[in-house]
Amino acid sequence: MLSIGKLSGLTGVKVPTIRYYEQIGLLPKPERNEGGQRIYNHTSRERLNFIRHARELGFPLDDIRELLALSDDPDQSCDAIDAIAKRQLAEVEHRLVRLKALHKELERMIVQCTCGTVQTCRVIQVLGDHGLCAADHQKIVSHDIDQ
Amino acid sequence: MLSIGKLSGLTGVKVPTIRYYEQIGLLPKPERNEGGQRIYNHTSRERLNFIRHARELGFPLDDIRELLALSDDPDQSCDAIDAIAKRQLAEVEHRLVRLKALHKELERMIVQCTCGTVQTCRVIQVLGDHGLCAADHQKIVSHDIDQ
DNA sequence: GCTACATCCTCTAGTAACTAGAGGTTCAAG
DNA sequence: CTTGAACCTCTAGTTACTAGAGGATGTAGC
Repeated sequence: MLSIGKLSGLTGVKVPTIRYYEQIGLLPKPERNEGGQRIYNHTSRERLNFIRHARELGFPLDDIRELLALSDDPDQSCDAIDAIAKRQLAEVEHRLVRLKALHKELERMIVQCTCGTVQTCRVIQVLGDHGLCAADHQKIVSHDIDQ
Repeated sequence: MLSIGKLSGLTGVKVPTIRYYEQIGLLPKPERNEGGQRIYNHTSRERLNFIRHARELGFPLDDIRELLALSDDPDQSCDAIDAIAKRQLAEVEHRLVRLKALHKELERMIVQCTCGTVQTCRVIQVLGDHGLCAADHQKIVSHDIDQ
């Protein structure tokens, strides 16, 4: 029998986030006490831990929703689960490649700057003229690198 | 003298995005023709190219706004510019570290799955019990890894 | 029993950087 | 002069939360 604050402390998920997960249907609506405050049990705690861990591994909430649904049916094949995990792995690998290219380019740009005036600043020059770049981030789109 | 569509084609920035940049004050309000449609010049094009390239390198719009302001003052020292670029580099490096840890953990989890039923699925087990993880992503918070 | 004060409640709005769509106007080619 | 592409404004949606207002409830000490 846990208050939302206790559950938060035990799982490391913030109180408003727990309420948010409930709101979007990721966590079932819990019991309430006479005063109308939420009370949780061990099952809620496990489910929330699962969600948190999956978030830590970068799974989007929609995938987590699906993973939770699949995990409720223990006799099914886990192919679908595997597919989601592999998709996430591919996504992470994709981001890694882009981020490495970015890193290289940023570093190159910064190293070349001799820190004089804005007029001769290599950073500004490179940002203004893509031709000064190494070619390897030509096709990066913002979606790949945000956050 | 470019229409918004032409400018979009030349810079690779989508039409609604150009309007959005204008709306948030990143691009100055352009001239209009008699019909009320935007017309751009070479300066707009350079500025938009700069923005695009900075976005490709992962700079947030607020930083780009600052970079643009700084680049308008060619005789100033470029220390401030350098600081922004280095901050961005640090950010990218930080994300790289997290993403690598994530990648390792995801891969480990997937490899261990023997693809039987949900009941024995390693993916579900690991997600449900953080103790089954290698320790190296313990303190990742979602902010580090989103997108 | 009473008083603080922490914790809880709901609701709305804000974040980043766009994207999508509705509903209407203007431009350019044939 | 028509037709269809391109343009216009405005609103709302995306992801995964976070912040804050304004008020109710729970709990510890006296």
